[in-house]
Amino acid sequence: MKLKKAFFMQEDVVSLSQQLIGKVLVSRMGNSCCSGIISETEAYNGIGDKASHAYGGRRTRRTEIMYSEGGVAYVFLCYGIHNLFNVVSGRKDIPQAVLIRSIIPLEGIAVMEERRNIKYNRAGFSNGPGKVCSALGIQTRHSGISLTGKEIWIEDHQIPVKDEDIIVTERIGVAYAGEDFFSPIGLF
DNA sequence: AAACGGATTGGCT
DNA sequence: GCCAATCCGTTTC
Repeated sequence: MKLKKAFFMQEDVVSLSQQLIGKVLVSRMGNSCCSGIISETEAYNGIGDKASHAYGGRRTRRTEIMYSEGGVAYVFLCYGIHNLFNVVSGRKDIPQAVLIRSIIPLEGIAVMEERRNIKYNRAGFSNGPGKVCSALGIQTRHSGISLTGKEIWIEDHQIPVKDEDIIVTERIGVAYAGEDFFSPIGLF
């Protein structure tokens, strides 16, 4: 079942990032439908989060989308090369988002292999935020689109994930931000 | 106006 | 393990 807007409007973005573990991220681009189980996420929590592009209340054309009401995509280019996909959550004008850091491929593996230009191997195929976007065909032009629409959405496949199976770690790639926030890693 | 660094990855040593 | 790739926002001249 497809997650509805109310799910994305939850105000506790850390809790939301945990709930997203085990959900299924789907992209339909043209004729290709690809999906994967979300296995790693990272929460970006409002203007007080030093790691967030919206830290201190910054608003630019790029980050403006983070201030939207929950349920849209925030996609930006990192290091000039990699697209990174975030789920915008919470209320309007409160910049919260969850970065999808890793997925376990489910459907459309042949298409994802083509996009990634490598063969599917369990180890390193889609275990990074840039790789996730590459595999699913997500680009910056998708920033701002609805996550309850026809190109990108998230489904609940009732995959059981216990709290004790979720590992909480320090921020990844943003050591300067301190350890207030976290990224849960699912065990699959 | 120009330089610098970042929520990363893949290829080469 | 190190380094290049190379866009966007911030800092500095």
